[in-house]
Amino acid sequence: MSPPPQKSKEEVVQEFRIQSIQDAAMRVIARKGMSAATMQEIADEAGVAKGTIYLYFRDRDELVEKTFESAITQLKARIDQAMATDAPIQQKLRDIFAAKLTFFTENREFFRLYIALRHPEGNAQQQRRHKRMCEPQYRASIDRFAQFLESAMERGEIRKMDSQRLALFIIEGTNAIVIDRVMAEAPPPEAADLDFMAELILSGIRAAEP
Amino acid sequence: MSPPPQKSKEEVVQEFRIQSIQDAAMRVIARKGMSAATMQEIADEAGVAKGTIYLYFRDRDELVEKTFESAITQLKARIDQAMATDAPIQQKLRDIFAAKLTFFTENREFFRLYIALRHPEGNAQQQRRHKRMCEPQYRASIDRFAQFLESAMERGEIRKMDSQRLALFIIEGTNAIVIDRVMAEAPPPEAADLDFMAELILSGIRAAEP
Amino acid sequence: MSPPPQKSKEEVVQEFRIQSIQDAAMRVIARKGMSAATMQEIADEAGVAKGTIYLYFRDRDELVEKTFESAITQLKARIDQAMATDAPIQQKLRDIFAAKLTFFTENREFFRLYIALRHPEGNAQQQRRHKRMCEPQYRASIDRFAQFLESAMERGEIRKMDSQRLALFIIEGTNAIVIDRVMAEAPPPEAADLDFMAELILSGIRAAEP
Amino acid sequence: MSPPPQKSKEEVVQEFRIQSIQDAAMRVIARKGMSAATMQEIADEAGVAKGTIYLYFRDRDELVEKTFESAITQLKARIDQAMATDAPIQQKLRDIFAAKLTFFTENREFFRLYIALRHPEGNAQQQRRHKRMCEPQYRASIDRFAQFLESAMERGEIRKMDSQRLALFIIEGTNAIVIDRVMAEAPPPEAADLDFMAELILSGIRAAEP
DNA sequence: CATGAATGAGAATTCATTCAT
DNA sequence: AATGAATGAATTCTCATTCAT
Repeated sequence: MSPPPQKSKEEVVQEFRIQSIQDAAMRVIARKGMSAATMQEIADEAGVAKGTIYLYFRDRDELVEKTFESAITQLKARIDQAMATDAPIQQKLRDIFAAKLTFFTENREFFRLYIALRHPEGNAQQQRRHKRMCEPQYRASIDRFAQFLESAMERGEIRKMDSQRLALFIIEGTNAIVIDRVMAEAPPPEAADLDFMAELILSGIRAAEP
Repeated sequence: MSPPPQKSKEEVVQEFRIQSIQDAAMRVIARKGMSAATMQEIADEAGVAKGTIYLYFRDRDELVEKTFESAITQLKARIDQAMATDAPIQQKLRDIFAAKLTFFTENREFFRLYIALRHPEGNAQQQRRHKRMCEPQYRASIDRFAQFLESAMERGEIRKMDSQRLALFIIEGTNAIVIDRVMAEAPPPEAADLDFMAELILSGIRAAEP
Repeated sequence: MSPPPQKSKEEVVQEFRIQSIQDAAMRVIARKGMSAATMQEIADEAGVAKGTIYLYFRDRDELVEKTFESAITQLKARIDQAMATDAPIQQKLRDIFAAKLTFFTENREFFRLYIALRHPEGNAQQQRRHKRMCEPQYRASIDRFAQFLESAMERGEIRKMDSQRLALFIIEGTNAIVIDRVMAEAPPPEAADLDFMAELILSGIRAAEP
Repeated sequence: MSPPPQKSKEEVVQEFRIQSIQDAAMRVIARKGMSAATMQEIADEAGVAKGTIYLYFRDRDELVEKTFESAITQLKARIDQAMATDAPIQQKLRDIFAAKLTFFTENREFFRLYIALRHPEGNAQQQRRHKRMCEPQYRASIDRFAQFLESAMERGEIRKMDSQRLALFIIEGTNAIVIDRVMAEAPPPEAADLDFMAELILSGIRAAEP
């Protein structure tokens, strides 16, 4: 037997630190927005000293970046799971939307990170960096969903269309409703919105032929 | 004869100044993002001194706010025009999407303002202010589009659905495609995207019954 | 007969302007203090445009300086008058104190200028300039009062003492009471304070020998 | 044994920092005046960075306020000590004046703070704040001295008079001489001025009856 | 390793002064 | 002569980053 890939105690502690700092960053950014989130507040939220953050992240930019990536990876995992089942298309769409909705509800604050992901701020250097690091993630999530749609097309479940365009449209359209739910005081029942979205996407809005 | 509503020369100059400062602010915010846009850079972009901005706007917040309002008013006017025609629903949708697309293409930078509009940053006070000033604008644009959809439902052009939800979904879905076009190096022909969106919305994605 | 020293109309207008700007400056400085008094507020108070002030005064410093001088000249005139009578010393002291009190009551705001006069602010250059222009005025007023005291000493009305020191002490001591009156909501009757001061100065506070 | 009231090392360092910043502030305000004293210059004088000041004082206003309070507390302590002895009235007055003189000579710059204390500047809000924080201090020092005078009256050492008025007069009159000494290039011997003031207050200026 | 005091570059804002009208 | 819009130097305050303990 080969020795199990054993994490040393130090590594475990290190990963724990990294994770709790990222979690703190996520909460603070969500609360205050990208640029109003200060290192001090993140440190306080994480219960560490400001300097400690710099032991694990080169600078503020890297912290934000890594925090993004980490959060997105979580979301991605859930959606992949929903896409991987054998259910019919309508069910799958519902499941995908539900995964998103659940994720955003559990991480209420995260949709702001998600938004920030698409619309970076700051000087040219920061934007280049952001582009290099984060846009591929977004692009990849579009691509994955586009592939999912394409295989549905191939299976004849949905008609043939430009899958990239379609993915973009659906993702952002559903985002809007998810965000609206998250911010609303009394959103409609979850099931209602899920059905609404799935049905809308599948059937469009045209009045039924008589 | 009633006296013509004559603007004094001073008023004209004043309005011109305000407009050029707002235009500059729009370009800079678009380039750098909400919070990285400095008064100095806006002033430089507008070709005036920093202090001059303060002659026309109380402070940075007011400048950003007024800039938002002004840009949104322009966009609103175009969309209203597209909604007011007598064309059949498919044509109208195309026209509305086209108005948006044209606006964002002409004001490439603006979509970031538009995004920022929905996702304000800053401290609690700024967020409250933003909420008070800008969210109603967004909400109103959703409402207008929802009403437009409702009258189409009443005319039997489209089937009955939750018009608010529908408006939200369509607006953000189309935004995504518009934004994608604006950022893409070589977007598909405009007509293709317009047709795609209108047809998608109307018919959904379900494969035609055999 | 030589032609009377006729002021041209222009000169009259000019003097009027200068005076009303100085009056305005006095009111504003009194209200806001030396350094919080802005040219804009002084201009508004005077009912002229900001630029107009610069037609009559080289810069802010000169305006403040001239305003001081002008006000002090008025005060000086009143005190000189009180010192010039033939009354016995107690009466004269009372009259001098009364002149000060009246002046400060009529120009409530002025005591702050008067204070500022003794305790200039600003950078080295401003302080040098202030020293050159304003301190002599204060010094001269002390000197005049010291001379008044000396002649009283020579007439045997008061005993011989260091007249400079004495003048300083009396002037500032009485100022304190005047200022207190000016700021108090319900000061004691004027006569009471005048008698108090004159008697205190003349007789001291020692208990009478039995 | 009760545990000794032990200051932690951090507290000691902190108090030292606060004190040296206040000392620097005192010197700079004295040199340049209330409003011309900039944070940068105070920082330079204290040998710290601008930002450091903000670690110990919320903002400029608080720094100035606390600096006042601290200096006044020192002065108060010395005067209280002089008032608490059993010496006859003439000696006590001399001691009180001497305490003031020593304090102002050691802290040459402070008399300007002291003056500023009575004559605040700035906008309405600053003036209100100043009134709330600093005027009571001045008022209290007058009151303490007035009480001292009243007990002397009750012991029959000095005749009965309005003690508040008297306190005011003496304090400001002596201030004038102290200030004059501090500014003079070659002031008379300290003892001469102390005798002069004590004797003047006690006996007044009236010529002795033959 | 962790800390948090200290730093100073950089941003918003004010206001004396100029100058074209 | 009078105006007041425009200017930009000067000032306050913030916060990412460093480094001695």
